Amino acid sequence: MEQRPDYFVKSTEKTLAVLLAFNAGATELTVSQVAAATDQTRASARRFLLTLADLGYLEAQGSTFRQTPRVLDIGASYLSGLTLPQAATAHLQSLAHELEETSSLCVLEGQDILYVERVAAPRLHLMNVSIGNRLPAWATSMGRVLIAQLAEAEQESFLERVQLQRYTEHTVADLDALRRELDTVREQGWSLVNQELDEGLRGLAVPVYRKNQLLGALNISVQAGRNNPEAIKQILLPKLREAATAIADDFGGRLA
Amino acid sequence: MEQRPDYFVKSTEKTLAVLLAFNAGATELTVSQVAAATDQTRASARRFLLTLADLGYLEAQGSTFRQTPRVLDIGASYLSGLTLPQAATAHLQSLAHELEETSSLCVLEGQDILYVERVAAPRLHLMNVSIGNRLPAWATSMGRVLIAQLAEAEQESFLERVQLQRYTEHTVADLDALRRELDTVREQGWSLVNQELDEGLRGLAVPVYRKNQLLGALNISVQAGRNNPEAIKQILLPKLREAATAIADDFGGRLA
DNA sequence: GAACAAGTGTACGGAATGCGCACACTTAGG
DNA sequence: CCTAAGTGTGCGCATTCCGTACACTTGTTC
Repeated sequence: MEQRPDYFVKSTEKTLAVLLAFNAGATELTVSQVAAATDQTRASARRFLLTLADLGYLEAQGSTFRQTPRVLDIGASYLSGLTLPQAATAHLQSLAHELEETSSLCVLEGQDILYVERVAAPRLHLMNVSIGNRLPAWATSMGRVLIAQLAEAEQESFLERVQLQRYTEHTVADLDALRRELDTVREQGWSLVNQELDEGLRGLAVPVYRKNQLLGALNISVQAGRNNPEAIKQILLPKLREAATAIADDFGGRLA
Repeated sequence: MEQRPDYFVKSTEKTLAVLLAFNAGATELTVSQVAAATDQTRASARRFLLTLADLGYLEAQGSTFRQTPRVLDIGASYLSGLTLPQAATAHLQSLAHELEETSSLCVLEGQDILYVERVAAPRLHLMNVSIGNRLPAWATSMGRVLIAQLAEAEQESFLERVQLQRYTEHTVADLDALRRELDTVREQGWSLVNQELDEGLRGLAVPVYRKNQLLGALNISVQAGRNNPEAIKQILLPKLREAATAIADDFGGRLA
């Protein structure tokens, strides 16, 4: 039996569980669905749902609940504080505009990469991710950059828990091959992932460093049809590195 | 004494209050600061902070706490569900790229407009707002469009509570003048706000309608130096209206 | 249309959870 | 050295939240 510290407020955990229940697919949920998803009794789930509705984070629509825009308030300060995404926005914009490709900034959160800022190129994009979304780190260029920079013990612990999966025929879904790839990434300081998560999409990523601290990873995502890997390295990599340095400098400056 | 319904879970309210405390300026807060901001005892605030840290939404840094990227999870489903921002993204991109100006989508939340999607033009922008941010509705083009479309009783209730304030010398900080302006906005179906919130910035907004339902407001923000009001109306307004219709259609289609 | 299943809202007694006082300790400043 | 303002921790008690139980609505099956 897992033991919680004695300061632990269980209602907090349940509150968050209820809010997160809306992340799994459906945007509208009934009391029973939430109860099942969060492993509570119906009566309990109902209390939290009604409370959150009273507070304005959910709205009741007949017998279903949905999130209101107010839920964005909760994360707003992370995005608009003097933090990383703020420092990165302008540089992502330049990249996206100059290269006409989508550019993103991610951090590592558990086994996933988490998008904290993203500027999309004005063409239809295959992957429709937005800020706050997650993707499995091991299968993405940004993820590999971030994992490769972890301390050995942490990287090992990551790899022990990783759930490999074959998304496309290009996916490197073998643990040993992934280890070798990570070694390469660490040595060369960048990662190119070729259609491993989504057919037709290549991603190039570099780490964003400030002094010795790893802040996140910067990425450009291009359609496979239009660019061959060699051209990507030649043209995009220098731009990406330049932007990464600029972001780190901006971020550092804001701390002062 | 305000009376809560008997289903009300107080810990939920406190949990959210603690998370929102980080929205007010500082990104790092101590136990005492949070206690003061949320009107709790220190012991209580500490319980919630430690619990949220255990759950991974905050991280302790010495004796201060800060938000982790994980807080973005809470609102992620609102942004990436089959909802309005999703439908709008592609259209905002086209607008921003074609016109080389920043384009945004907002909804009304209480007295504020809340940014739910935004595509920035690749030039430095005066206002650095990001998704989830709020601005006072009455002083913005999007806000005025949204207020103008409210039912009479709601609009009246809004205006009763509004706190006017002079931001620049152009600000219309007079209630009667604002009322007249809202009437004009409702009749003409768009709003042009000229440097009322920020010197040097003009905003043009139109409502996004789906059948008879008001979904939000769409905006283009331009630098005052580069565009005169007449040119904005002639060139930008048609594009904006077109995009608004397209977004509404897209949004409707997704509901089916 | 009776019988049933699966959803909904509501009530209430009692356990246990979270409350906040109180104390001990650290740091900084006069 | 003493105060002031912060920090962490323990603990008894009141409150809060739990979950069972029941009544009701809805839609399906036979």
